[in-house]
Amino acid sequence: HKHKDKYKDKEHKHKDHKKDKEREKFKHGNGYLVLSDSPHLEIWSRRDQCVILRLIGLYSCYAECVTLSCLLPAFQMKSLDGKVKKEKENGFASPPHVKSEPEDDFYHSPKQEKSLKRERDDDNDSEFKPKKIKTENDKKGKKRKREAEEINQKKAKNKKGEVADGKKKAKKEPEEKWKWWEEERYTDGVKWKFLEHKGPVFAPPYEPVPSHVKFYYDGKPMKLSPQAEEVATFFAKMLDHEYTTKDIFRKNFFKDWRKEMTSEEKSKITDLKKCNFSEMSEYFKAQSEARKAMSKEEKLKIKEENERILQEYGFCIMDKHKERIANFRIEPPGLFRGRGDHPKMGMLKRRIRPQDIIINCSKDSKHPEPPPGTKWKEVRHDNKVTWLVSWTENIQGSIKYIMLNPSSRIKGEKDWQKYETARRLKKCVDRIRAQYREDWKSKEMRIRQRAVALYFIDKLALRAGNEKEEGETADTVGCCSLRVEHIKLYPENDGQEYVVEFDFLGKDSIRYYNKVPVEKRVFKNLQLFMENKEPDDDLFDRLNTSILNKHLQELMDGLTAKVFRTYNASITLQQQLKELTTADENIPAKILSYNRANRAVAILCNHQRAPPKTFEKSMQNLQTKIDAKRDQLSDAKRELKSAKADAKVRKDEKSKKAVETKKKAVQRIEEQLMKLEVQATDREENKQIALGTSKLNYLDPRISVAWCKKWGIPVEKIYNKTQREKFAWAIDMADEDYEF
DNA sequence: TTCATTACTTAGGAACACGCGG
DNA sequence: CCGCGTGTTCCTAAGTAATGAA
Repeated sequence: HKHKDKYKDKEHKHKDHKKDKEREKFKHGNGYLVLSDSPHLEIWSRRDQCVILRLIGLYSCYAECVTLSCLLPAFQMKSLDGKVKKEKENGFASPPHVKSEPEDDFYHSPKQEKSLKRERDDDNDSEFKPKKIKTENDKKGKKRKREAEEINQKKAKNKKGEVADGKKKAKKEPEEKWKWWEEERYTDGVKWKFLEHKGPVFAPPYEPVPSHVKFYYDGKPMKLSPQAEEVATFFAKMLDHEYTTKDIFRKNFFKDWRKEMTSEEKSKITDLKKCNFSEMSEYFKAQSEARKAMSKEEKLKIKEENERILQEYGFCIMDKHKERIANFRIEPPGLFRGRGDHPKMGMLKRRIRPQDIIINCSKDSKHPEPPPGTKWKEVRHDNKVTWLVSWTENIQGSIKYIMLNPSSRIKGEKDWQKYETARRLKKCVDRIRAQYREDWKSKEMRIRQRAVALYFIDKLALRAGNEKEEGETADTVGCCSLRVEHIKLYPENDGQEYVVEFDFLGKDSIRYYNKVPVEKRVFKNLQLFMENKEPDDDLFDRLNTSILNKHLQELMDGLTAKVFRTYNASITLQQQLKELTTADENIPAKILSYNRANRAVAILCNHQRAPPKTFEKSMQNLQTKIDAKRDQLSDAKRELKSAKADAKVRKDEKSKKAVETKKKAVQRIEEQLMKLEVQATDREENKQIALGTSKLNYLDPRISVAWCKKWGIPVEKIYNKTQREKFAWAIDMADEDYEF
C-alpha cells in the first residue's frame, strides 16, 4: 500500500505542476476553451476533456472534474450567479471564521496578564502566539526563575529546620507543593532551561548458568559460548509461552541466535527442533521460586537496594525542581515479542551499551558519567526536547527515550493543554460537523473521502490511521488506512437501514467490530469508494492522515484527528455522569455510576482486555460471599424480630437497647450486601473492558474531580495514588461546577 | 514540498506488592 | 499469620503527529 501511495503522490505532484502551466497557457489564450468567466468561478477545459474549475477569492483553489456529470451542475452554476455565491459560502468561505477564533483570544489575553491563573487558561487557547510577546517571554522566564529560587530557598530553610521538625516535613513538602500550573509556561518551544540527571541504569550483565545446567543438542550435552548461551537462556525463559511454538517466532529466533554463535557452534547447531532447553528452563523456574521463598530480611535488602537506585537515578533536576523520571532503566536484552501477528517476533533485542546512548542535559549541569572504561555515544544540550536519554533500538530501528514521570511539570502541562484543545473543539464541533456533512456532496472525490473519514473519526472515535511500512509490523489499520475488506455494507440489517459493519484489527491488534447505521449519503459514498476495487485496496484511496490533519488544522488551530477521540471521550463522560448519578444513592452506588460512565467511554474507544484468567473463579467467590451475606441478613432479621417481641413483653431498658443493636446490625449487613452486589455487577460488566486507558489518557480529570466535589465523594475512590499525582493540577484547580 | 526521522502519547499485559479474610 | 486475589506498577510496543533534511 505504501508503494501505491508513493506512486499516487508523484502523480499528484506532477499534475499540480502541469495545472499551473496550463493555466498560464490559458491566460495567454493558448487554445483552451473558456466555459465560464464569472468573477467567482473560472471554468475551462483542456484538450483531454478534463474540466478545470477555479474558485476565485481569498481561498481560491482548483478542482478537477473528470466526469461529465460534474460538468452539468457547473453550467447550472454559471447561469445562476447567485447560486455560485451560495456554494462558495458553504464550501470554502467558512475557514476564515474558524481561523479568527484564536486571534480573538490573542487580543484579549494580554489584558488579563495580571491574573496569573486566568491568563494561563487563555494561554492554552493560543499556543501559537506569535513571537511578538518575546519581551514578555523574557519577563515570564525571569518570573519562573525567581519563583524557582524562592522555592529553593524554602528548601534550604527546611533543611535547616530538619533537626527540629523531623524529616517528614522537610522531605515531602517542597516537591509535593510545587504548583507548576500556577506559573507561566514557556511559549517559544523551549522545554527547560536547566536539566541535570545521572544517566540511565543499565541492565545487569549476563550471569552464565552454573555448569551443571546443561543444554542438549540432538540428545547430547553441549557447552555453549557465553554469547550463544545468553541468547539460549532468553528462549529457555519463554519456553512455556505459546509463541515459542509459532513458526515465525522460531525462525526469527534461530536466525538471530546463529549470529551470536561461534563458527563451531554454527556448524553444529543447524536445527532448532534438536535443541533442548528444558534444563535451563527448569533452572530459571527454580530460581524464581527461590526468590519468592526468600526470607524477609533478604527481601527487605533487595527492596532497600532498589530504593537506593531509585533515589540516585530516578530523579532529575529540571529548572530547579526535582522531578521523577519514568523509565530510568534501560530495556534489558531479550527476544522481541510484538503484539498480534508480528513479522519480527522472536528476533534478538540486543543489549544496550553506553556507546549506544545519547545523553541530553544542560550545558551548565554536571553531566552524567558513563560506566568506567566506557563512553557515551554523544552528550547534547537540546532544550527543545523533553528527553534525558535516547538510544536506537535494533528491531525496528526506532529511537527509544527516557523521559519524565506523568506527575512532572513537563508532562502535566502537555496533558492539560491536550484537554484545552479538546474543549476548544467543543466550541466549534457543530460547525465542523455541518461542514463535513456538506462535503459528502462534494464534486471532488478527495473531499468526499475526507468528509466520510472524518465522520467515522468523530462518530466512532476511530484512530487516524497512519500508513505503515508493509512487512515491518503487524497488519493493523486506523481510519485513513481502512481497506475495502474491512467494511461490509448492508442496505438493510435487523430492521435498520444503511448499516456498515466494521471488522478490522486496530492498534495492538485489538479487534474492532461494530455494526453501525449511517446516514444515507455516507452509505452511498462508501458504495462509490468501493466501486471497482479489490478487497485489499484502500477504502480512502485519495486520503491519508497528513491530508486530513492539514484540513483539520484549517478548521481549528491545533486540531488533529486524535483530538476528536479526546473530545468525544471527555464529553461522553461528562454527559453520562450527569445522566447516571442520582442524588439519593450512597457512595458505592455513585461509584458504580462513575464506573459505568467510564465504561461507556472505554467501549466507545474500544479499550479491551483479555478476560482475567481468574475471572470465572473470582466471580464465583463473590457470589458465594453474597449468598453468605444474604443468609447472615435473614438471620439478623430474625434476631431483630425476636428481640422486638421480647421487648414488647418485658418492656425494660435492656431489651429495648437490644432491639436497637439488632436494628443497627441489620442495617449494617444490608449495606454490606448492597456493596457486594454492586461490586459483582461492576465486575461482570467489566469482564472484557479496560477502564484504565481512558481514565489515564482521554478523560479530562477535571470532570471527575468536579463530580467528586459535587457529590461529596473522596477523590481517592476514583484515582489511586499514582493517578492523583498525575492529575494533581486538576485536583487542585477544578471546583464542583467545572464544565468541560 | 515531500519523505524520513524524531518526539511524544497511548496501550495492554506481566510482574509485583499489598491488604484482606480465613 | 499466611496465602491468595486484586489493584498497582512496570514494561515497552505501537500508535500519532510534528519536525527536519533534501
